[in-house]
Amino acid sequence: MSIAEAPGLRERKRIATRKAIQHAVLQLALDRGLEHVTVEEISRVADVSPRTFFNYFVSKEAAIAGDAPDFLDEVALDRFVAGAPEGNLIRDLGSLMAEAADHASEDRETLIMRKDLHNRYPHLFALRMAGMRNFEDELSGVVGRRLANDDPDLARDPEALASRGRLVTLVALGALRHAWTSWADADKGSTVPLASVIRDSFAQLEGILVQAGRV
Amino acid sequence: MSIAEAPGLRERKRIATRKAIQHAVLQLALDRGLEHVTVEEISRVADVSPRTFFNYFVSKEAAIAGDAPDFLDEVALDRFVAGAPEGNLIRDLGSLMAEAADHASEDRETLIMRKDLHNRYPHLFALRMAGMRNFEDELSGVVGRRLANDDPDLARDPEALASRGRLVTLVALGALRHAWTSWADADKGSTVPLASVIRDSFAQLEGILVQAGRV
DNA sequence: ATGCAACATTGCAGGCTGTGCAATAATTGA
DNA sequence: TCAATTATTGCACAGCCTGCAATGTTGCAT
Repeated sequence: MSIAEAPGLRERKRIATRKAIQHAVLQLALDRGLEHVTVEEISRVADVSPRTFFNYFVSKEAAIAGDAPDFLDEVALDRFVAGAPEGNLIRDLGSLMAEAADHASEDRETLIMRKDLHNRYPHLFALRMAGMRNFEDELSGVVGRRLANDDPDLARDPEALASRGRLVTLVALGALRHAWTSWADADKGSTVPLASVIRDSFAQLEGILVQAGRV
Repeated sequence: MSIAEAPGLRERKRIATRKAIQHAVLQLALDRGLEHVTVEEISRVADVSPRTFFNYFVSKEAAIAGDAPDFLDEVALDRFVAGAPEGNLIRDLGSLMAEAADHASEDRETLIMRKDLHNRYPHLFALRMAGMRNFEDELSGVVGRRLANDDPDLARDPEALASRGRLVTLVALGALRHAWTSWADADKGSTVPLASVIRDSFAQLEGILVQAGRV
């Protein structure tokens, strides 16, 4: 990951094509409904051949769903593993996710179109979550490292460590989903950034036990 | 929901056909890999026409993924809402899920075949999660009721209540996923029931949240 | 039992999806 | 400028999935 080299013409074109396709499919799906849009039309609008469409995306829905988040740079991860910024696992995870959301460099227009479509076609949302398996696995590892750092006892049992890392990760993704839908359900005019909604969801998660059951 | 009437011939046949299709697709997919199985073959093995296959399932993968869990009867839900069995939100949720898993009346053979396929084709697992939207919404409502019961203050703000209900639900589904994969990853010979793995995951989750809330 | 209404199954036609392959075109780096 | 690499495209084709109309089956009231 680290620093992005200045990409050559080839790479720039690739990115442009990718964006053109995504933009086309979002536009068309919003206009006339996902089920009435064919790959042929999308390709026409995006100015590529239908065959090329499939070189970029395996399906219509994949083009809409959006790419899985790029992972953060090592520095941010190392900070998290070491117990920053607050020393509280859940809140720190929230911060990490919020940062990741900020780094997703997509223009606001695209984001909003996707948001609408996710509202209209819930299965797209599910698809996106499904596409995060990689992210999920990487995150599990990172969380595991953090847990080992927090609790040397746990570090001595690699299996328990992995299992717990995975549990924390899956739970965190639940909170992330909550944030996503909260953000998506907000009024159209709302300008609250996704990152802060994420932080909020994680903060609430932390408080769940306090209010609900004093055991 | 309540008590199941004795189903008539029509209904019994329907169920039989459904099972036949599911069994056929599982068998074939295990044998030669999901991508080398066609609907035509499945139908031949299940002894229905290809058209009938699509009357039962919208796709090959849907037939494999398995149905969303039926919801529990009102009695069990009311008990949960009232604060049973332990008065601890997370653990009680775990019990609820464990019960639901027990009630899923599928023969062990089917369960194991699915387990293997979920291991081999992770996107099937994702598909299953995606198919749980209904369950998700219902559960959110139930959790909301429980929360209102636990915390009258919260009950006075319906929006906050709904949001929190959804958060708890999504997080719980994360724990459920954890349980599922733990169970699926276990040795083939293992006979630990899914229900107890579920309870275990939720207990761990509680530990995590408690720790987070302490700081 | 009979007949009718409701529902299930099937075949068929047809559009759309998604992939392998081989030809062509564009970009890169020496 | 030239050769290697990589991207785009057209074509052919298997398979997915749906609508529709015909044909069986089951349920139910008489």
